[in-house]
Amino acid sequence: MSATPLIPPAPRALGVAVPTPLRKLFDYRPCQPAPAGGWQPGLRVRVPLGRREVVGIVVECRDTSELDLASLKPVGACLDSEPLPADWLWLCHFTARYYQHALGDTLHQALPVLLRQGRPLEARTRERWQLTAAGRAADAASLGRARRQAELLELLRQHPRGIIGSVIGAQGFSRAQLTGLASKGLAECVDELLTASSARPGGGLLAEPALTLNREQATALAELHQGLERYHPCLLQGVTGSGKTEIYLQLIEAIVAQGRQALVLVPEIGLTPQTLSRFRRRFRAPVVALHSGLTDAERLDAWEAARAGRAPIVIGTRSAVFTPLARPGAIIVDEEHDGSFKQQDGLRYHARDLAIVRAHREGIPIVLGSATPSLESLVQARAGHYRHLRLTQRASHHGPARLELVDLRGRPRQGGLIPPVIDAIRNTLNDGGQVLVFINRRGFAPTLACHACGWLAECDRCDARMTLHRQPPQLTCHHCERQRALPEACPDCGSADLRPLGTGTERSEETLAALFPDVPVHRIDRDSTRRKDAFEQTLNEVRRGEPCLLVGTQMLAKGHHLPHVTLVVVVNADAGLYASDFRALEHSAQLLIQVAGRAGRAERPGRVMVQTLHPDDPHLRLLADSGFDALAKTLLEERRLAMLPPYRYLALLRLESAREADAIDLTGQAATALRDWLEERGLTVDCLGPVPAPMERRQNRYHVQLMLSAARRGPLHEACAFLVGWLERAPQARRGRWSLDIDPQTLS
DNA sequence: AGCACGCCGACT
DNA sequence: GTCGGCGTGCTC
Repeated sequence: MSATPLIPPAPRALGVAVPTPLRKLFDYRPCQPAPAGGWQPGLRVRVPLGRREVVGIVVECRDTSELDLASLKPVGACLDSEPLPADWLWLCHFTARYYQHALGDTLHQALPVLLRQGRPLEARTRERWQLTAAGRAADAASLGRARRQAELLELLRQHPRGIIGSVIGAQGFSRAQLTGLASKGLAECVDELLTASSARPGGGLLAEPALTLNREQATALAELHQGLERYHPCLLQGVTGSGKTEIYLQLIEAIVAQGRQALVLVPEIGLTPQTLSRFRRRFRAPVVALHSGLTDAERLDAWEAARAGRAPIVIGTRSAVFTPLARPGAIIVDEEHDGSFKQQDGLRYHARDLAIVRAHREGIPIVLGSATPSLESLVQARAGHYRHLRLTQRASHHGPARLELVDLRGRPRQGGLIPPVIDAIRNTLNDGGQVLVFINRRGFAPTLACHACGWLAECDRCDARMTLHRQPPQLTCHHCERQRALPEACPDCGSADLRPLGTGTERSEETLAALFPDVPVHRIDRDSTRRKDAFEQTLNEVRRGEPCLLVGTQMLAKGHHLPHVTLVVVVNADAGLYASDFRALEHSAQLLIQVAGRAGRAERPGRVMVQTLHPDDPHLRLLADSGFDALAKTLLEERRLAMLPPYRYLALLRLESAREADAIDLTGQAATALRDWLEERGLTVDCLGPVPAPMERRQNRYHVQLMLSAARRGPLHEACAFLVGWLERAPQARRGRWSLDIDPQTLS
């Protein structure tokens, strides 16, 4: 037996990443026989762990171990004939290191469920039976007494492209009859790939012609074409309706024409049937979508097709950033500012940031698209690290609708709306237009109040008010989902004078239905769209164009094309103005612009009325008068002065415990240990805390945090590594739950 | 995270 | 007398 030089010599120990939160590898003894290509990082193995058996991934092949080699447990079995892709492994390693997360858990999460469970990685196929040349020439009579075989021959003759095995069975034919024909050389079986197997019939790549680009679009696309073969990060900033998607489509066309693959990341709410159908209409090549509705098997198929290079176009939400590509060609992140790209629990990664890292590693272009880019991306563009491409013209003739600030002070309100706004709604409906009323609070009213004593309905498990709902009538805490019956009288003073306080979507819907009884009112929020397809049905009705009113939360603001809406009303713009979170202004400006973008996309110009108690607020004025870019410039300056991102880097340690004192004590001890260590090492990292989290009590658990900030990533990273090590070793830390959030999106 | 072991309360 | 509560400890 001679070893070929390509196969590495058998290692004596394998460092395996196992699915636990422990930040270390577990060593195992390689099993016999070794996999065909030898032991390599990236092979999945089944290994014993404690009393159970888990699927781990080989990370290191070594001849030594810190443990006694003889005492190592042996690998149960190797599950792969070839290792998982090297680029994928690299991205997972990077993610685990950057976000200070256990490698085993990171690898586990980046893998489709069935691969985690040990399912083999191979394309699923099904049998398709067809006639051979001899079969096509054969005469049924030649089969003599085999009457069923003769009938089967005729059936197959009617289907020149073959029939799926299971369909043949359903027609009442047996396996023996099929193999009978096969053994006579008349029929044959071909294995057909189940997913992303073939392009739609017809010549060429495109199923429908590309749109003509305007000058700006053509310039932007030409810029993109400059860097198809290398890392080439671009921020594509285009107002709503300026045709960003068309640029994506034509970039993808160029990539796919080269035989490479494109990965498109979209926000959670952005992967709608329309988005998908637009991509699918354009290309003959398969478009593989990774959405929440897929079964585990479908998800595995999509992953495999992408890895094998059979899926030229892959489109998905946050987690799709981990989809391996055999021939990566480009990454597109649509609505790059959207908060849903950041995972908010467990492994708290940011898909947009990982996409950048990945594009850099794989040497491919990446496009970050948005009408309202994140300040992070704007700063990168300003610094020249990203190419800044702009689209300022809309396809329709009129420019984007301006925001009209409407003073709420001292005016009577009906369902949250003041008379001039109600008049504008009436006029719009009379003109045959549709009206969108945007309220960022679902339910009937934000809370219930006693007019006699001032009592407010509060959740007994959270530091929060309970929201009043009418359908069904009850109080609900939106933070812990606790529900309570409506009280008959005030629990404090016994008064029966309980009234809803404020306005939510249900209340607005009710008021508008009463004000405009002849016009349909559609409410769109998480409660009204819980039923499957209800959302799409409503939207389809709205797209028919009859005058109607739409009342909804931000579900309405994102991604949906509503061409007949000519008036947008924002019931209250103030939530973001004075919030404690330093990103609140940025986010509410992005949301306002996005909502405004729903107005007047078709032939008619749009109008956007923004109700506010602070019509003179300088930020709001700036946004209304000069637009998002001007506000972003101001916000950036403020962030620089306040030493906040994107000019500083943050990490947030969150701790929670059933007792407030435990949480504060533990955080205090961690902070002290960290400060001592920082001083010893001479590192400049600011450490703020322990501080109670905004809304300290949630589900009867107390949340306390420690905020780290630094001018450079390196020291911050080191400080985080120290904290994690300290917490893992500290016996006190075991009673509270803790998590570390690198580049936190919100401080709550 | 799982999954054991281990030592104290209300039930057939 | 047991079933079961979750504190503590370990997983190559």
